[in-house]
Amino acid sequence: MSESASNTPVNFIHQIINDDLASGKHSGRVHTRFPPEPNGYLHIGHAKSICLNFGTAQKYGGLCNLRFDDTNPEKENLEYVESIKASVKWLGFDWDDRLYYASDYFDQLYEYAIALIRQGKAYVCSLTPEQAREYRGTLTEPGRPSPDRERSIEENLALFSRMKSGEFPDGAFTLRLRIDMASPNINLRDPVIYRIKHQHHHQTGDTWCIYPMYDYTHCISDALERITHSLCTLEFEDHRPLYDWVLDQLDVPAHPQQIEFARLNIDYTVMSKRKLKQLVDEGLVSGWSDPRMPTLEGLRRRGYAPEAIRHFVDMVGVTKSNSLVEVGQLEFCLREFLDATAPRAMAVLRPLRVTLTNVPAEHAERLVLPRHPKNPALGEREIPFGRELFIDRSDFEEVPPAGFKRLVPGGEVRLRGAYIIRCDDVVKDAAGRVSELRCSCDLATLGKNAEGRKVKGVIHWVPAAEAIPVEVRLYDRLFNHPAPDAAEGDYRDHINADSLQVLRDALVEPSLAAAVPEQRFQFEREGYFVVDRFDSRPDALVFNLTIGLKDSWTKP
RNA sequence: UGGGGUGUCGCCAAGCGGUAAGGCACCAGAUUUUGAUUCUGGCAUACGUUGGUUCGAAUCCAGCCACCCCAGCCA
Repeated sequence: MSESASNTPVNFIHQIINDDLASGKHSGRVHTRFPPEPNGYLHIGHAKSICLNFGTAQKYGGLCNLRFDDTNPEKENLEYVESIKASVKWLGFDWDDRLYYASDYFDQLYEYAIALIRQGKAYVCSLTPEQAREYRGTLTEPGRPSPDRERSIEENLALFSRMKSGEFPDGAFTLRLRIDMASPNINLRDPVIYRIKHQHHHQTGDTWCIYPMYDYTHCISDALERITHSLCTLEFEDHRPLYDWVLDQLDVPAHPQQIEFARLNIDYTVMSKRKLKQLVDEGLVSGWSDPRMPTLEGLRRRGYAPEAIRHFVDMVGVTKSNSLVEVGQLEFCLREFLDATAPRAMAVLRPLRVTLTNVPAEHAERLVLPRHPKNPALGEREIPFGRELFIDRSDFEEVPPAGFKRLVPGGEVRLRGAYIIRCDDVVKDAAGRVSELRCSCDLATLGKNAEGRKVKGVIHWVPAAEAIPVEVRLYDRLFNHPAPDAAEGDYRDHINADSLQVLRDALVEPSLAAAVPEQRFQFEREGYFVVDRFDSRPDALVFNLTIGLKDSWTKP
């Protein structure tokens, strides 16, 4: 694990844990949990929670559970369960044998509910959702007691039992906590803890037709697992009094401390599951794992490295202030990791034929280049060099803009890892489009400078005969507004229409013939690319652009 | 206008009464057979605001302002 020996100061949660450890609060234990609801795919925002929870456990030599918060079967399914497990593992974390489901506790939760009824702290309510809303009051006015609030314990017990046995239709009754209808905290105004839902559950099948609510389930699940620190996002701050209230009424094995932190937001994307699901359902992207999606599956397919994501999360820190982090920061971490680890290769995205007129057709030289400029351990690769080759169309201009360092008519340029060439002739097709460059090669410039002149430009190339045709998918950000959510109009109005460009005529150097899915490379002077994990085949490679190289050349 | 939170450089973020860390971005140079990488230097008399306490305040107190969250039988 990347035990980032970073000098990042301890965040406020770790300060709390340090204090707890010092005071012996949880008898020296640190036990956290990552509790996703299986109602969608995990995204980069969840990465923060995963790294925080699993990372905290690691840091303190404690444990972290993976627990599915599966109390609403309506929105959940097994596909989501599986993808969540895969994403957590991909990110580099392991829950060992501690995989739990809130639904594992349905029996115990039911018994605890009966205990609450017996204490007169819960009652069966017949108010409809509309009525309940009315009775709840508003932000500034207190609520009123439900007509059922004083129902007898015996009656509540009987009714709750009948709810469970399926005697009533959905919505007929709810079980509510009896707390305080006048509380300034609306969460304490007799919250519903059980509702009737005749709904098949992905874990418990048709065993249940009543399902517990989050507020009631989460604290008890934490307690049963003897979690010490229950980390969640800011919007649950108001729920903490309820979390504590429930545990205070019950005889549970522990009373975990809920601590809230700010969720991660990144610009130029959306992070809500509802919107991500909408993008998928409306076909605006190819699926949850579309390389443009901020989902962990999407980032994975795009070529993001777990190491980079972990470093990023570490870098932005954990606080209670809402923030919008620039994607640039994520991209920095990505490039940093990829630059250090990705083998280099040459790929020509938009080929332009070059014939070296002074090199005989039978010239068959094999150049040997390092796979990495700074890490010799990555080895070397061989590239055939001969009379015919391809360069990228963007590396030649008939009428170059000021500052253009590449090939121009009559000009010279270095072929990366090879020789210096001069463009003697520009051949055009019937339509007037440049179709070929006829150049001469200075055979005295391999590994050394040209004599008597300075050649600044270096361009990449591939040998014509042995280059491998591949498909390249160029990705750009999905939205062209830094805050699609906050922008005027619908967030979909800000989708970047050019976020995907497919190039079918690209060519890569022959050393890439054996590239396998998910293998990452730097295509020199272009960017980092990854072999697509789903669509690439050995005889038809597909590369996804992960992220371009930084480009400081500002064209005039 | 009830309750709960947050406000330190363009973006993150340290700081916990002793006189503004760091990263990203940006700018300027150097090296470079990737206009990449690397390297060097620059980048908040200022901490939402107004008062107060103090020898001394981003840090303590009070008022004000801005922004976020809460009225699901969602999580």
